[in-house]
Amino acid sequence: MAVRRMTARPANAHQARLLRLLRDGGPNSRAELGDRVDLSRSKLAVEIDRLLETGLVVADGLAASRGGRRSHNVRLNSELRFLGVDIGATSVDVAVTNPELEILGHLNQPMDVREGPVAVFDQMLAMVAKLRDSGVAEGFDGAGIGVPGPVRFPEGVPVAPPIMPGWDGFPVREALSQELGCPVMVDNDVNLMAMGEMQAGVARSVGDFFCVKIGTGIGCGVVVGGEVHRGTTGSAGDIGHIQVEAEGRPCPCGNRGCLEAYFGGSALARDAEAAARDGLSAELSARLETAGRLTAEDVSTAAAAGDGTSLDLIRDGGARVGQVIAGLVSFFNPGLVVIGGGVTGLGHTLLASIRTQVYRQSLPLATGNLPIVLGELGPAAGVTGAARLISDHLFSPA
Amino acid sequence: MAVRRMTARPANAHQARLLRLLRDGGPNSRAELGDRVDLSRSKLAVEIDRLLETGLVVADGLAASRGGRRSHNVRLNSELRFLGVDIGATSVDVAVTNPELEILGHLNQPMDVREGPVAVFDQMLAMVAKLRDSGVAEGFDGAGIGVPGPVRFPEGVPVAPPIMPGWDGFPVREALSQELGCPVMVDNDVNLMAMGEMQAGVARSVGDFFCVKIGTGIGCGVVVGGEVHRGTTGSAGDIGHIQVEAEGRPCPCGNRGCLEAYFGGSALARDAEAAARDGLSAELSARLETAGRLTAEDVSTAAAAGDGTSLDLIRDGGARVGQVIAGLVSFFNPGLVVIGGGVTGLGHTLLASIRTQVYRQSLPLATGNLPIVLGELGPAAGVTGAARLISDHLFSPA
DNA sequence: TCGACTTTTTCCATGGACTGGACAAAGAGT
DNA sequence: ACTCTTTGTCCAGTCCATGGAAAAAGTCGA
Repeated sequence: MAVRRMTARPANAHQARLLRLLRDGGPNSRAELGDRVDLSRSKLAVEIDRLLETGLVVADGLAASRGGRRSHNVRLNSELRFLGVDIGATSVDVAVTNPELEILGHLNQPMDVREGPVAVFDQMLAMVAKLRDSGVAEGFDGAGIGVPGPVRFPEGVPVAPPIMPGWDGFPVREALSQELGCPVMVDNDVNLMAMGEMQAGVARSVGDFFCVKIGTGIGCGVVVGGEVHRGTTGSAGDIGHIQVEAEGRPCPCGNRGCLEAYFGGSALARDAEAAARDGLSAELSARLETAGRLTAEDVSTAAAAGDGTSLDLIRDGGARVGQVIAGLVSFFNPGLVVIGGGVTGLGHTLLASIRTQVYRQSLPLATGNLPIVLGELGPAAGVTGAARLISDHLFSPA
Repeated sequence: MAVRRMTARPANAHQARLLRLLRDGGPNSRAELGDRVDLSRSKLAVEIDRLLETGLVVADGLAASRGGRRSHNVRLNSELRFLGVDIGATSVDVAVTNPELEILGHLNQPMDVREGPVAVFDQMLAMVAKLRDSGVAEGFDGAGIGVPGPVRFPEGVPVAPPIMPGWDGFPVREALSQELGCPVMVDNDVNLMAMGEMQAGVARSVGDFFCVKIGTGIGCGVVVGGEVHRGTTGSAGDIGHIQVEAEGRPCPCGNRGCLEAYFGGSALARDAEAAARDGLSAELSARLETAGRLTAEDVSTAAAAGDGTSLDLIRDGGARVGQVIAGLVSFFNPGLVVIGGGVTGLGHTLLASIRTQVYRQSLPLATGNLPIVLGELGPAAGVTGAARLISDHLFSPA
């Protein structure tokens, strides 16, 4: 049986504000809401009644008394469903959330973006169908999707993506919206990770921060005043090709000495294989022997087992990343730096190395109170951010 | 005779909007204003009448007919005066502007910030008195002031300024406000330069850009969505101590390889003196002989005269700055980069060197349409920005 | 069980914000 | 003199929003 999807949108800024409060704060009484939005109780009641009429919000019984009349709680209609898709360089994540953006179902599959949008869409839609069949959703009120490259945000179209050439100009937003029959928003995967950590992770209630994602490549989500900064052409945060060594290693991008030539999933795997072949690490050599090739994960487990070469690789990489972050911290003076992405499995060795470098190189005033932490959402960050992206869009005045 | 200063402030957002429009667009008819603010003509008339009552706005005769009834122009009260002060490391600028932020009088004097706030204030107030005596103003409706270091913006107090130790915690805002009897806002000098170029220079109508100021040191004003980004502790834009060389030259800050160890007024003068002593340039040696020491200006004039060593110094420095800017461009993806400050006398040699480096190192998507230009306001940028700072403050809802 | 007190919600009169339309004023063009 | 255009003013009506009064629904102690 088909559920009627919500098509209503908040009619004004007050309603939008209320919807977001309900999303982020869970069920709430009218009185509590009144304290948070600057509105008289009368006006508040009117707006809530209107939201109830639209079906976006439903009554949620009576709260426990706090010494007086019990309050009538309201909450977002729990039938609302958002879809979050996170397309990485080598895998896809698909998740379904409730209106509070909590994940109800989550699938992850390996994939290669370079196979192009059509193949990837097929795979992704199959994953969506599987989630649907599992019963967590019958349809979607909105979907957010992240792709590993710059996006022309208003149109929802990838633009000149270096690692996914076939996607240039592919109308992701349009295509997915057609397929799902609901509103869709598209963004860079790194920006979505930042939004995810802001929604439900370490960056809650931080206005200015950035979020460095170290996966196959290296990117950075920039948040200013609670809003993602996308830049003039949508390429803000593209820090993977900042130069860290004057006449350094050649990089696929054509330059020399780029950060990504020294660290990130690709560089780490390549360096580990070289070390294994040079016989620097018995541990790595053995793994290379059996698997035929090495990945960042191999380095991670070897390091955890105490392999010195692997630890050195991580420390060196961390120092390179730290060097870049140190510069950005001086420039941007954030209140928090989040490190996330696939290689967070490298954990505290990496983090320590980054911290050392940043605290040594940046100005005391900028680092004095600057936490540098790992993201706490892991693979859920991207899809959570995707859900937040579309819900922010839908929960804004029509 | 004392003029009664304006104490009125806009009562609501509409009035604030109108005041800013009048400031930036000059005299205007009601009809034109109506097209730019989204208000009915009735409501507009009411708000303008109220502004007329406050005295902030005055009638300005009739405009020429455009085929119908002539419009009644209004403009800001031309008796309004703003004071802009720009305290640099080695000089002070003081200027008076009309309500449209055009400079009516401007003084510049050499000075050493390290003499401390009391001495500098004395000198500055004497300059203000001189301007007053010259008849451009009898009093001020507001003042903006820039200092060469980080500022705790809400309080208007310098915080941990490296090059002006005696100023730490000195209540600049409070003190100047007391002295002048008008509202005062304080900011970093680099931020003010950015605001100046945004108000009346190359950055008009650009939302996201940054403004690199190369004076004694090197700093950077960061503008996001038309607003200056000051960072969590007010130190955003402090790029002078970003590392450009791994185990590079020692820097007074304690680290090695900082940008300021390679370029900026101080470094350039030092390098020029070394070159002169080593006999690399007859031109510079001669100047050193006569003056006893060299400044960035000497290098500038020598370069203009074709001195190869000086040109090399500028080119090398530009490459260093360009290297840092390239990284920041990748990170921030601005729509414009402005180069300003004392050493802009180095002109197009410097600019060309910076451009080469940035266009080579940053991603094509970020640089594809990125102008890198010299500021067009020169020494007026800082004081114009200071005037804009206070007028933005005064022209916002009470 | 009965007041006294709290807290929440609803109701209502009032005032202000804002709009759109009618109308007047002032000019251009014919 | 007439029409057309542009601008400014007036006004009635609508919607927004507030603050206070009153009602509803509860706790708690006597």
